[in-house]
Amino acid sequence: MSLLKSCVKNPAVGDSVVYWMRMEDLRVHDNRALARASAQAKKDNIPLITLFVLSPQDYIAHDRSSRRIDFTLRNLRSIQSSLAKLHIPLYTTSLSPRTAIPSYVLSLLREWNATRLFANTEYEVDELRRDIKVCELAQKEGVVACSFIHDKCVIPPGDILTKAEKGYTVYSPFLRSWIPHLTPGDGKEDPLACAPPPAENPASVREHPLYGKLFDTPVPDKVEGFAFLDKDEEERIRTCWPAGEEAAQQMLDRFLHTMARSSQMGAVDPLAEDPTRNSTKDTRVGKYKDARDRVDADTTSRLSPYLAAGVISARECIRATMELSTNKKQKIDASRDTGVGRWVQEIAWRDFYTHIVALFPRVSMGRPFIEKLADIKWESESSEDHLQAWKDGRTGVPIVDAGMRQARAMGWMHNRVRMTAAMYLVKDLMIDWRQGEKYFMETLIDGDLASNNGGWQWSASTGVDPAPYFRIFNPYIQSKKADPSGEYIRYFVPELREVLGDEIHQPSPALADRLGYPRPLVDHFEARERAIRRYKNPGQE
DNA sequence: TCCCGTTTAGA
DNA sequence: CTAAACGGG
Repeated sequence: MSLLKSCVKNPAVGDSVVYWMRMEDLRVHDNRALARASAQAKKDNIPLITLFVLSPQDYIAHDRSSRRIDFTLRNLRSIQSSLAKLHIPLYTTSLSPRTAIPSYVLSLLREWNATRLFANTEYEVDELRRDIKVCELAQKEGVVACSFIHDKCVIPPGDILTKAEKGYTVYSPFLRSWIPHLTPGDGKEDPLACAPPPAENPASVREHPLYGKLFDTPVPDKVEGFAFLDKDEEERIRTCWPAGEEAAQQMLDRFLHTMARSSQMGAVDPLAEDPTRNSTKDTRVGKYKDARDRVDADTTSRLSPYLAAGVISARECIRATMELSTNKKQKIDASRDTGVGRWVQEIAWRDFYTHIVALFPRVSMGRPFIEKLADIKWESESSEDHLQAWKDGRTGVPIVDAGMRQARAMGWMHNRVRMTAAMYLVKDLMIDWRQGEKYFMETLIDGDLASNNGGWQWSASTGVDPAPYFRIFNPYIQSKKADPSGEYIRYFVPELREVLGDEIHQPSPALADRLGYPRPLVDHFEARERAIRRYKNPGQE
């Protein structure tokens, strides 16, 4: 798979090498394009310059959340200071319209007299088009060589194909093929190898007439149109999700080496705890197999925001996991149904969905993977009200409402609740899954096109390897399994704080009325029948 | 990465 | 009586 090729061979050595950082690779450690750019700069004995171009128009077009934009800026600040220690400037600027970006980047390269550009590939359609344009322009000028490098996935799109050389569209054979790729073949490079850290620029670059002033450009405080609602929201989100590679490493460490707290309380400050180290299998990852579906305890990795923004690499996650096996005889087996196995398989899901977007781009252009399901009849009557109620967490189904309120409060949801809330929107309320996909992107801090689209198309039964249309979640059963203590619901739905016991999962209308909690928008069993009927005959009532 | 009604096995 | 097993959606 090489949509993007190096466009100019062996350009003359210029005065600098440029690494162009994007929203999905916000790190210094284990960053392939950065490492390659640095190696080239070292070889040519010229300085390395790094660049980030904010693109508000893209953020609007892609439904980026203010949380994600703020997270990007905070991480950029952290990166700027890490790079400054190596005398490497990070020049951050903002540009619209987005169509102007390719020529603008070329003009910067000209200004900096750079003849080589390195970047990690983004697989979304608009981003690929942008990069192709950059290549075309570079080719026309004939002085700049562009290198776009696979870095997002553990195993790059195109490397995992069926015998017929097609992309896998079912997860389990994909996984079977993915796992062996983790171990290096004979004489081959280790796919999990850590990219070398960038080398220092000579300190003199700070005095350079062109590059010196780049150190003085601060990362902007905000992007127009992506402000937090208020100070309170800003502080809450920033406490939940501290920026920087160190925070990401700590989050991984917390998951692999520390014990889970049994309570949801304090969950909005994940790093605040005393990390109780444990040498046994009582770690979060060790208990992941059984505990992962519990939402009333802090049992998951919570790495999704860091992975989505590339603050930590997926490779690093796998590497650190493999190192858990102290005796080399007992290697980590990623295919096992164990805590560690399931965790590695979650990273494989991330690769899977990214490969799908790269190989079948139409899924991300508003099309269902299963085309005949494009004709499903969605509710139009009262759907505006229902959609708003779903977003606000007042559907009258406690587990769904708790999840939706968690999304608003933290910019993050437990995956089990994502599936439950998504399935409820699509199958119970019968609202177009693209509406839900959009809202998740607008609200969550970990919004990633591939994973989000993959998850929604799974719930809507329209995707690759989807939930069969008749396998509709019963939200009340999901609630009892995921939140047996009821603590999660009580935490995020204060109206129900006094309700103890199983009634919290499905309060009677009388109790709901008394507590000022909404009654269910629809009857689950009727809605279920309706969904099955419509899915059976797409295009009909 | 299921739900549900029904049947069947076993205490 | 309860839990597992089963088949259809």
